[in-house]
Amino acid sequence: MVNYNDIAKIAKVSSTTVSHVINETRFVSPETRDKVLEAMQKLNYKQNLLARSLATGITHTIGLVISDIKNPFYPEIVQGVEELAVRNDYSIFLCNTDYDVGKGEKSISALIGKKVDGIIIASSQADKFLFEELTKTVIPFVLVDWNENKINADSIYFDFESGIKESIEHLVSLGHKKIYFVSGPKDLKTANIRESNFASIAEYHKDERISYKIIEGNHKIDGGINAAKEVEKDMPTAVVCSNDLTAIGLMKTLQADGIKIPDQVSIIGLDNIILSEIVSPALTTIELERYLIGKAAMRLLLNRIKNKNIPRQTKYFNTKLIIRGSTSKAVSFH
Amino acid sequence: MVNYNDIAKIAKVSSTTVSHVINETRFVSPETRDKVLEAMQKLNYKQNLLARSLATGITHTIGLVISDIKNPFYPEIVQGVEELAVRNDYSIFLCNTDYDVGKGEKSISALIGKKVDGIIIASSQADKFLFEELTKTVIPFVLVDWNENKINADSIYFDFESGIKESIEHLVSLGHKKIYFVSGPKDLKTANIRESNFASIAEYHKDERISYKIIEGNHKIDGGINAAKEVEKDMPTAVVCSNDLTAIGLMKTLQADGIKIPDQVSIIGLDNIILSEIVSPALTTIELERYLIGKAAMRLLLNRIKNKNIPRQTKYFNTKLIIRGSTSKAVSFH
DNA sequence: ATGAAAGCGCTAACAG
DNA sequence: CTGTTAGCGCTTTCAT
Repeated sequence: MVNYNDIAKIAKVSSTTVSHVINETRFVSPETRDKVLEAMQKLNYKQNLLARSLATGITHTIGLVISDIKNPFYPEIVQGVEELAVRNDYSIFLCNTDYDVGKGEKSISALIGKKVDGIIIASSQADKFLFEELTKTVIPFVLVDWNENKINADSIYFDFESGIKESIEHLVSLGHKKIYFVSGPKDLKTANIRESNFASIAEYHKDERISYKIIEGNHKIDGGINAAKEVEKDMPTAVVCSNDLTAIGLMKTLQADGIKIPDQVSIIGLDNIILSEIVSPALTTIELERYLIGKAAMRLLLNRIKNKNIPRQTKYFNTKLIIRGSTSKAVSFH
Repeated sequence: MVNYNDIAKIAKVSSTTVSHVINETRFVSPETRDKVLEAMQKLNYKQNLLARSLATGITHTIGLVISDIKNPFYPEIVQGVEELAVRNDYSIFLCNTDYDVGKGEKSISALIGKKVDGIIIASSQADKFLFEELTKTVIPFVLVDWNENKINADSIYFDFESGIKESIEHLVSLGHKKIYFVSGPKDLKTANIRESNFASIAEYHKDERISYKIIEGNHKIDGGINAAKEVEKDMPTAVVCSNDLTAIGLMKTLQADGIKIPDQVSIIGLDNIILSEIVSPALTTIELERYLIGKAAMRLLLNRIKNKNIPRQTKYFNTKLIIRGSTSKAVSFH
C-alpha cells in the first residue's frame, strides 16, 4: 500500500506537503506540486479514507435505517437519500431491520462504531430502542415519520390530514354515506395517526349523515384480504385504507368475490406506490412524495452535520388525493 | 472519546491488555479481566472500528452496486445480501448507479478508498467501467448476471434457458403457433441472452409450425406499451416478454385497446416481480429467486474474503415457469 | 500473564 | 513556501 511517505520520498518533499497538494489545503508552489502529482501517478497512489477519517473524525458516511426494502414504500426514499448523499460525497450504509429488533440493534451499533457522520431513521417505530441507543451518542440523526415531538430531533412529518380530508370530501361529493376505514397495525404510530385523522374528519361530516367504521388491518396485502370478509358482512359504499397494499388486497378479494369496483364499492388507498397505478381499476390514492421525502431527510441531515448548533429542524409533507378508477358515484339503494 | 489508554489507566493495566480482553485474543487472568471490564463500563466505552480497521486492514464492510433500487428486480437481491451480511457482521454500502456512469464511478471510488472488504456488482453492464476500475485493485468482487466468462471473477449466472424452454413448451402445448418476443435494451447483456435463448428454442420448434418474431423493448413499462402497437399490427396468439415490466405494459395496453387476455393473446413475463401476481389477470412468468440470489452472491463473497486463493466460484440459478392467468389455449382461427 | 513500543496512513498545529 | 512532530485509536510483535 503506497502512502504519503512513499510519495514524499520520490518527490523529495515532506509528507505534509503531499497532504497539502492532495487536499489543496495550503499553497504549494507549482513546481513542487507537479513533482508530487507526478510521483502519485507513478506510484498509482490511492487514498486511504480510513486513515483520513481516523485523523479528522469525519467519515463522509451516513446510515440509513429502514424496516423492509421489499415494502414498496421504501425504495424511493432510499433513492432520494442516496442521490443527495452521493452528490455531496457521502456514502450510505443501508440497514434493513426486517422488523427485527435484534438485527436493527446490531446494525446500529456497527454504524456507531464505524463513526457515521449521521443517521436517517425511516424505519417504523417498533424499532424504538434504536432511538434510545442513538440519543446516548453525539451522532446527528433525523427521524422520518416518527411523530416524535417530545424529542429534540430533526424530523420529517407527514401531514396525512390534508389528503384524508380530500378523500373524504371526494367521497362525500360522490354521494357516499357509509365509509369504512381499514387501519394499519395497532403498534405503528404512523398508522394510528392515519386512523385518527380519518376518524376525526369522518366525525366532522356526521351532520351530512356520513357513518363510518374502522376495521383492523396490518399494512400488508393479507390485511386487506382479511378485511374483505368484514367489509362484505355489511357493505359500505366506500372504503379508505391506511395504505395501498391493504387497499389492493381488499380490492382483489372483493373482485374475486364478484363485487364490482368501483360500481359497488369505491376504494381509496394511501402512499401511491407504483402498484396502485397498475392494478385494475387503477387505485385512487393519497400521494406521499417519497423521493422528495428522502431528499429532504438527507438535506436536514446535511444541515445538521454542517452545523450542530442550528435549531431543531422540522419539515412537513402534505399529502394529496390522486383520483383514479377505483372511486365513482355511490350506489344508490332506492 | 474514551480509548484504551483511559481504560488502561483506571484499570491499572496496559492498553495491550485492554485490547486483549476486548478481543479475547490472548489469556488474561480473570482478575485483571474484571478490572478492565469494570473500567469500560464506568467510562461507557464505545469501540472505534475505524481505528481497528486501519490497524488490521479489515473493515467488515462490503459494497453492493445496483442500477436502480426502484426497479422491482432489486429490492429482494438487496434484502438477501444484507441479511447474510449482517448475520456475518458486515455492513453494506449501497450504491445505486441510476444508470449513470459518472455516479457509479464516483461511488465505487469511494468504496475503494473506504477499504471495503469486497464488492457485489449486480448493476447492469452499462456500467462496465466499474469493473475495469475494480480489476486494478485487489478487492474481491462478485458479478451477478454479468455473463462475463473471460474474466476470472466469482460469478452468479442465471440460466434463462430452462424457464424459457418451459414457457415455449407450455405455449405449444396450449396450441400456440405464432409467438412474439419483446426484448430488452440492445446494450444489456442479460437481455441479449434472454432473447437469444428464446430465439434458439423457438427455432427448435419450427417443425411444429411455430413461427416467431422479435419486437424491441427496453425492460420498462413503456417498452411494453410501445410494443403493443407492433403486436396489434399482426396479432400473434402469444407473447413472451424479456421481463415482467414489459409484459405488464403490454398487457395493460392491449386490454385498454379491448383485447382480452388471455382469451385473444397469452402473455408470459420474466422475473416474477411482485407486480406480476397482482395484475389482472395474474401474469404467467418465469421465476428468478432473487432473494436467494442475493444470499448466494454474499456467500460467494464471504468465501472469497475468507480465502483469496480458492478457485473461481460460479453458481447457476435455474429459472422456472409459474403458470398464472395470463396464458390459456390459443385462439383458433378456423 | 502482562507490557513497551512501533506502526496502520493521514492531518494539523507549530515553527521557520 | 515547506518541514517537524505529535496524534487519531487500535493491533501486534517482541520481551519479560
